[in-house]
Amino acid sequence: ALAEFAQHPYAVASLSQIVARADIAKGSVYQYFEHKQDLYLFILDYAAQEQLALLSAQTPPRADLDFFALLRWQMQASVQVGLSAPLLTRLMYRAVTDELPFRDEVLRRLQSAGGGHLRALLARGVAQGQLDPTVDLELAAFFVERLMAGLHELVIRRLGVSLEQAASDVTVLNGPVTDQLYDQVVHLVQYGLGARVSFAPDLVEQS
Amino acid sequence: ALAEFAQHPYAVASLSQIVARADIAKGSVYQYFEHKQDLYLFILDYAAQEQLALLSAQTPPRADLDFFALLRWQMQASVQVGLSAPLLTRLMYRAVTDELPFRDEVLRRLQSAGGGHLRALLARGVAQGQLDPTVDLELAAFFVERLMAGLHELVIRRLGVSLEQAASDVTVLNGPVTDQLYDQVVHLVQYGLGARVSFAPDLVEQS
Amino acid sequence: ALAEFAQHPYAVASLSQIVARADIAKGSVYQYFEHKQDLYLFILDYAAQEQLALLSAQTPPRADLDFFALLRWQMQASVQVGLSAPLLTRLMYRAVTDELPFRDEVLRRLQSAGGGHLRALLARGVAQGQLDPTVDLELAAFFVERLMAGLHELVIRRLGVSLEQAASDVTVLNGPVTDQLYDQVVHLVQYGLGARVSFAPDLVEQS
Amino acid sequence: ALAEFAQHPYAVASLSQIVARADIAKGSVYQYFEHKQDLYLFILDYAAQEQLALLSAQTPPRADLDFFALLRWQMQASVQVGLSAPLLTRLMYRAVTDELPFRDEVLRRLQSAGGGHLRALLARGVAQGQLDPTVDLELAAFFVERLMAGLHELVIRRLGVSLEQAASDVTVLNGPVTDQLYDQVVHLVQYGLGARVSFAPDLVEQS
DNA sequence: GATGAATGAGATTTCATTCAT
DNA sequence: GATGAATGAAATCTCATTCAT
Repeated sequence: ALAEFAQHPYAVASLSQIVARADIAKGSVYQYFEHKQDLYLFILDYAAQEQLALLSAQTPPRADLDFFALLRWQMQASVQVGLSAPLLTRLMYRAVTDELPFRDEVLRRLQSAGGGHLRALLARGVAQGQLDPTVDLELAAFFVERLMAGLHELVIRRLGVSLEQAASDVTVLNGPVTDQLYDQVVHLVQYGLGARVSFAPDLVEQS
Repeated sequence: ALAEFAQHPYAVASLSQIVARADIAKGSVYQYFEHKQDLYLFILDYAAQEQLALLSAQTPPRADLDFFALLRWQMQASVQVGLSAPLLTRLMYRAVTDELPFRDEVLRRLQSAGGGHLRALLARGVAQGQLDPTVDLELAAFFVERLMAGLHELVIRRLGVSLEQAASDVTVLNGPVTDQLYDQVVHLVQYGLGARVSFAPDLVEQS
Repeated sequence: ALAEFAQHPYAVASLSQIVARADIAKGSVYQYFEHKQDLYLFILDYAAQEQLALLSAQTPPRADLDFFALLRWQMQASVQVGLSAPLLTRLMYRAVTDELPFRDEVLRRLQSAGGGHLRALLARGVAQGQLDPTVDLELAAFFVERLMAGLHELVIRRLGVSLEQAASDVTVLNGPVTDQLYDQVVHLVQYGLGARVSFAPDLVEQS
Repeated sequence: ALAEFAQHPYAVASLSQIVARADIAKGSVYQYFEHKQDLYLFILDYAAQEQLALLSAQTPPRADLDFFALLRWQMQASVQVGLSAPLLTRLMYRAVTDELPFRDEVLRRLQSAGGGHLRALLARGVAQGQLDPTVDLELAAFFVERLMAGLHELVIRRLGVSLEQAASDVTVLNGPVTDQLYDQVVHLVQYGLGARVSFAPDLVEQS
């Protein structure tokens, strides 16, 4: 069911396919779930929980990392999780983007988890003086979240491997290529694209 | 067909719905298109072309804008187009994110358009000394593109209007709220999130 | 569809059976009807109309019959119709007795036809002095209606034929056996079961 | 099971519903009954027996009632039982009217009970000179049985109460309204609908 | 003896596609 | 060229019945 719901939009995901893959009788599903929707919500809860467990399993190397080091670590962790459990990730992604006939119920179940975490991290970064205090936190959170969501695509593109290869052998994710990528992204987030003042000091004054 | 394919994933979009809305016979569709996929690809081409036309119609105020001013203008233009032609935008978005049985064909048709434009813009920015020359261009393009892709969502959230309201009256998009938002985004892209301690240490104290 | 809906309660009647008997594709039904219910209501309308046509086709021998002669003729006609078109009759019977998920809709469609006819007949009988004026008309109508509804069962029991035999050859319905039966029923309706006063005159006074 | 089989035609009645209402395991049913039909027949026997017990429990006020007084008392008793044990009544009614895949078996079990009782009553009435001796007994039984079968419907319609109200408080069934109704029915059975011109010609003039 | 998970046939309904008119 | 009825595969869901525990 996880695979089916991860690979297809809810309306297209097929119970017939699910039972065929699982090699069980169709009726068996209805011993445990009232409808397709019921099964979907169960799988969604399971996926959310599992994803959280995977993320929790990855503990940061040290507790006293500053914001950008933590962000870098988190990027690497989320890429790792996203690629090692691609079905989970795909399902969670679908849950918030696909059009569901019971979208409200889904959002209610998901909002408890996730979301606020990133905002808190950013707030702490500001408090500790590592982040520009004039920056809009909502905007920053939106921005960083978007960035991380698409990161694994960039990773496999850079590594030149397929999504399946990465999933089957997660070790390919650790190496100089990804290290450099994470460094670059963190740098971008920290300093932006703008040329340093030493190159064109007067431009900064103008803005 | 545009509406149907924009509102639903390909597999969910219904030819029956399309002919019902268009008030034509089902058979008529098959006079011009071999199958559903054929119709979809036609609509996709049309949408891409239309979107490009809309974007091209918006000419920058002045030709000599620097990178960040141009970026800012482009943000505003793409939000405007994205919200004034939501079906086009939605369709294009689906085309790259939804899983299609003929994804390769879709990507082949889309990559010719779009994509390269942003890279060129960035390259010019580097050449003119406004961008950090050490930055990885592919990464930067990914970065900026991600940011702009979701921008219209942020805009309507900030304005507190519905997508339909924004679509029906595009003038609500121009005002101090969006101006400030665009400024903030440009600032983010230019300077990043990092505190500029070495340049303006007292800023941190003020917060 | 008529046969299926006549032979089984609505919930048991099977569209699959209907298309199998009719040797058409399942989808074809849905070109003309939205749901099973839609098809059912169509068939019901058809049956009501057809039944009315059959009854109308049978014209009373003379126009100036008195109430009981008219009743007798009507009995014979309704038995004839009931047995020559058993599917129609069975369907109409089910429509008012079976438990339907859309009973209100059914009743609304049926109440226009039938019903008041019998009451009018009785009222005229009273006016013409053939009926006991002290009798409760609602009760009498209820009574006569019930009686006639079950009459065809009595007829085939008396004739010793099966329902199918009677349906295939309606001529068996006309003969001395049925003639006598109708006479007896009319007599019963007219004079009741009570012994005539000449046999036990004081009993009548007591009542 | 009684409730389910009373409320739905055999084919619609659901074992799943029965075990759900009874809060027992589905398998348990099959420890005692071979199949659905087996359970149904058991319930039918139980209902017939129970109904008989209820009717027997109601003893006539005096032993020496004449036919019509006895009929009147029996009407009242059967309406009382029919409304106080509606499930039983409904089930018995279904058993003879619904089309069952094992109708023969059902009829065999039911004809032993009931049926003959009414015939005996009528025969005694003839012997005691209260009934017209020329009347056909089978026809008369059919006639009276038809009348009584639907009587409770007429009662609740006249009283203007719902079936549930009547079932929960049987005392509403005793009063002037029902008394009058029963009188009228007995009158109908005794004298028929015909005007008694020869016996009381002025009655007709009065109307 | 009680349980309830497993079963698969069969129910209604939707869909893209065909093709005679 | 336009039409829309016909098609049958495939969808979700219900059901009586079996049987290992």
